Amino acid sequence: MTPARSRRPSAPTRTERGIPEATVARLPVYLRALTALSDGGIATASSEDLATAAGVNSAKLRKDLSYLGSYGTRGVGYDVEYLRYQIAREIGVTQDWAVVIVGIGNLGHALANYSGFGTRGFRIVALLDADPDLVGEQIGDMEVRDIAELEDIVKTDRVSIGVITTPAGPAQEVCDRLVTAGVTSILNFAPVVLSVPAGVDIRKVDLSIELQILAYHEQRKSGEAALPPVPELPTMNGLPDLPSVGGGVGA
Amino acid sequence: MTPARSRRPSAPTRTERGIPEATVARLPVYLRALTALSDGGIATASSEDLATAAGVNSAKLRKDLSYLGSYGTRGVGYDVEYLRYQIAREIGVTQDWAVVIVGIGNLGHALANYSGFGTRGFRIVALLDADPDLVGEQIGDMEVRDIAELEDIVKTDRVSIGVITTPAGPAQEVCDRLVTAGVTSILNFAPVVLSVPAGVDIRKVDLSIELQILAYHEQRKSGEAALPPVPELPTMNGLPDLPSVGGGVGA
DNA sequence: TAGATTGTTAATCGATTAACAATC
DNA sequence: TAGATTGTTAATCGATTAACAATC
Repeated sequence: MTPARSRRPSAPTRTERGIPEATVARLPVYLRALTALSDGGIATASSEDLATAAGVNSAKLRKDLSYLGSYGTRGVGYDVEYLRYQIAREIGVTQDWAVVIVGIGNLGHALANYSGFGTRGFRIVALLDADPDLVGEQIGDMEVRDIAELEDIVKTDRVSIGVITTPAGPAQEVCDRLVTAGVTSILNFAPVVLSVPAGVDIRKVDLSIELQILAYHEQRKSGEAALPPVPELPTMNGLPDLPSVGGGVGA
Repeated sequence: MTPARSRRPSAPTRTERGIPEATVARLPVYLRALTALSDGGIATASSEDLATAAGVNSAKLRKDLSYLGSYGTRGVGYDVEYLRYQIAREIGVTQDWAVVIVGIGNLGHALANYSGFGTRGFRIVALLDADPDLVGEQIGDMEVRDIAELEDIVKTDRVSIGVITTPAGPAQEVCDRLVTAGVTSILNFAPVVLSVPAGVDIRKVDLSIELQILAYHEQRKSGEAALPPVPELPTMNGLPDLPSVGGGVGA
């Protein structure tokens, strides 16, 4: 143990004026909770009230809000409207982001119809598909357009967010085209790992992965006693050249 | 600093034979990558190969797999089929889980049609809706049934997973009914925080939250220079009794 | 003033990562 | 054997939480 061990004291974790990722992911939840309180006619709320509405504990909520500034009043709480605006501004939904949806199958259809598209803050500027039978179809007040128009639309409408609801196959190509055209954020519903250059953000929504995570825990509830601890060898069709197995399942 | 400070040495983090949550969330990704490799006729893969296919780094992948046991061969790699089976078994998708979908709007429709429902491992046993106009409608090989049948179906078919695709309003009530009937895992697409008793797992998929997280980062890319650092007072309609403001946005 | 509640500190916990000994 | 690659250790990093001084 060296005497003056320079253990950098609680590094800032986030870049200047940046906010920890875990906090960023919760800000939209707080925003929604505040909107609900506001709609309910509530003008002031304590961190405890807000935390309950958002489904987190109050210590976490106060810590999260502290990254934005000091928007509360000791002994009183937070002004709902004021805090709501501050969070909306911090997230960036006081402006409107142009969005395209690529792949108008069942899911693309559903998203296109999604009224309000979350809250405000986003504007769907085009629905694109490669299928000529779909092109021209009317969905709400929009018409499905040919994917050939992708580049034009992204450039003309300054689209920054692309939503991919194609099958797995074409997803990477669609992604590449979006990025090349200038899109810098992607929300991917296709069941594939997409690669994007640095500077492009990507988030993934995956039904089957969510279900599998639930299944894991489910198995550990009901199953516990019913399941065999571990089969030495799986009984699957054809398991060519097992790597000398060894059976045991670790400690 | 007390001399013999008992700093519990690297606590096991997980309950006996449990696996860290972050790892559990990645197992389905590995499973999909292995399936893709397998379909591509690849029999053996190194942690590096697998990590690339799954979009993580190889150290993390090896650490994750080490929680399951020792299924690789030093100097060689992993047998794709063997590892795939072991992960599938660990997750619990070698058996079939009965699922109900409640709320057959656009999104419920899309999920009902979702071919294969992920991979295998899940079986949709019913589509439920409260709207009499929807009840009886045929979707694929299933018919929409009345939500009044919820309790019967959950009990009869031993449903353990419920998918909620209703609007926000009825979501908590639907959730309560599912849980009371015996469902112990919920996948929630409704934009509300649901409360469930201990022992019930809940996961949430939320389009508008995902978009807002992207917007936050988007704002920090293009915006940096264009956006004012911070307005002292927001210009929103009616900001009743601001809590003595103070303006400053923290350090 | 007394009571309430924020904003912050510090301890702890959990996740990631690099490095390398073990071993095929 | 020499080369390759796993499984594991230990360091670091990031997130959570409880507690409480500051202060309205």
